[in-house]
Amino acid sequence: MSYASFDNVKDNRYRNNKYEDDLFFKKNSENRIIFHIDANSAFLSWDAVYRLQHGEGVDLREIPSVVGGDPKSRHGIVLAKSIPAKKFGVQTGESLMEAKIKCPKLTVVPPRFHIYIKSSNAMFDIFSEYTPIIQRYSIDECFLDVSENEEAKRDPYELAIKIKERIKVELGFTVSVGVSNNKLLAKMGSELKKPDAATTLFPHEIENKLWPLPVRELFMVGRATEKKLRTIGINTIGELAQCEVGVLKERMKSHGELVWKYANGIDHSLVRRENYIEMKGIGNSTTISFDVDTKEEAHMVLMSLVETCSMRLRDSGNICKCITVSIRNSDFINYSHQRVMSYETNCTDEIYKEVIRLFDEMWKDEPIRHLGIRLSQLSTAKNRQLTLFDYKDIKKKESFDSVIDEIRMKYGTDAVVRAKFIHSGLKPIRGGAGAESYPVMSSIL
DNA sequence: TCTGGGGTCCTAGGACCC
DNA sequence: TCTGGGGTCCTAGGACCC
Repeated sequence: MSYASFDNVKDNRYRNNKYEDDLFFKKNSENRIIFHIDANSAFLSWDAVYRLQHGEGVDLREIPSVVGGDPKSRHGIVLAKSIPAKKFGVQTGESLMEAKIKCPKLTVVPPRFHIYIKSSNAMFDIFSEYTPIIQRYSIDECFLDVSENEEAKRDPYELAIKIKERIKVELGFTVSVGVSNNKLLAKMGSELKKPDAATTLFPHEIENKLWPLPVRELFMVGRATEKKLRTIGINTIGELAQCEVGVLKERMKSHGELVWKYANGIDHSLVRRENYIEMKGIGNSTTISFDVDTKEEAHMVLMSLVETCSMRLRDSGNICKCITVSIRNSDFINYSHQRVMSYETNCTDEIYKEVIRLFDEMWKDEPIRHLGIRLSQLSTAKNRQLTLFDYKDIKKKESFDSVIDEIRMKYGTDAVVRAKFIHSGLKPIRGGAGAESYPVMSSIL
C-alpha cells in the first residue's frame, strides 16, 4: 500500500467499511479508549426531569409510565418506558393497547421533542469537556474517543464513573457507559449494566461477559438474523463467535461475516465527528389518522410532506437527483417507487410534480395508511447545472421557496399555508427534522 | 398486535454497453 | 439468429439501527 495515496483514501474510510483489515487500524486499535454513553430511558427520564423542574410532584421514573403517541391518530406506540413499567413487561415499540393490558394503571405522556433536544445537547456539552472526538449516534447515544485524555490514560473506568456522576448531579438523569477499545465493544459494554452504571468490556473480557448472552443481544442481530442463526443451532453470542465464518457467509452473505466479527469483538471503525458524516438522503413520512382512499387526498398529504422535506433539503444546502415515494396500505403492506431524474432540484414545486407522477404510477387504488417521500442522490446546491433554457424559471421558483422558508423559520411552519388545506381537515405540514434525526451509523462504522 | 418516524446498507434481477 | 462474459447502473424490497 502506498502511503502517498493515503490522504486520498482517507475520505473513503468514512464511507465504507472495506478498510477494517488496514494495518493502520490494527496497529492503533489496542491503544484506543472508546466510551459509549447512553441516556437511560431517555425520553421518559428527560420528560420526568423537566416536570420536576417545573413543580410537578410525581417523578415519572418512579411509577409505571411511558412516553407514547396518540392511538386516536394511529400513532399509539411506546417510545420510552420507566423501569416500573418495564417490570410489567412493557416494551418499547409495542402498541399502547398492549402495554395497557400488561399494566392497566400505566401513565402515558405525549412526546415533547423540543425538550429532548435540549437535554441531549446539555449532555453533549458535558462530553465535549473530555474530548473533541465525539460521534452523536442518536439523540440519546454518543461515542467518545478519549484516547488522548490524560485521565482516561491513567484509568478509563474512573473517568467513565466521573462523567456518569456529573451527568447525574448536573442534569438530573442517569446514563450507562461502556468502556473498551473499539466502538462495538463499548456499545455492547454499555448494555451490560443499566441504569446508572459504567462497565468495561475489553477484549480479554469478551468470553465471560459477552459470549453467554443470547445472540439477539448482539448489535446487528435483529429478528430475521436471529431466526436464521437459531435454525443452524446458534443461540448465544459465543456460539456465533466460534462458528465457521464460511458457513455464515454462505447463508447470509456479508451480513453473516459482519455479525461473526461483532461476536468476536472485531471492529476497526472510527469515532466520526459530526462534520465528517454526510447525509445520504432526507425523508419524511407519516401515518394518516384515517385511511386515505382518493387520489386528491393522497396528493395533499404528499404535498404536506414535500413542504417539510424540500425545506430540509434546502436548509442542508443540497439538491437531489432521486425521489422515492412509498405507500403502506391498510393491510400493512409496503411498496415504493423511485426515479432518478435527468436534472437536480430543491424546488418544492418540481419535487411535488415528480412525487405525484411516481405516486400515480404506483398506487393500486386501495386504502392508504401511510405515505412517505425520500430525496436522495444529494449534491451541493452550488454545483447545480442549469441549462440556459430553464434558468429564468428556476430562479423564480427558488426565490419563491426561499421567501417561504424565511417566513416559516421566523414565524413558525404554519405561518404560510397552501389555500387548499384550509378547510380540508388535513394537516398542511407534516414531518420534520424529528428528534431522532442525528446522522445514524448503520453497521457501526 | 390495531402496530411511529428517521435513517443506512445490502442484494437480486434487469437493462444496457462493450 | 444463436452463442458468451464482464461491468455498471438502476429499481424494489428487506434488514437493521435508534
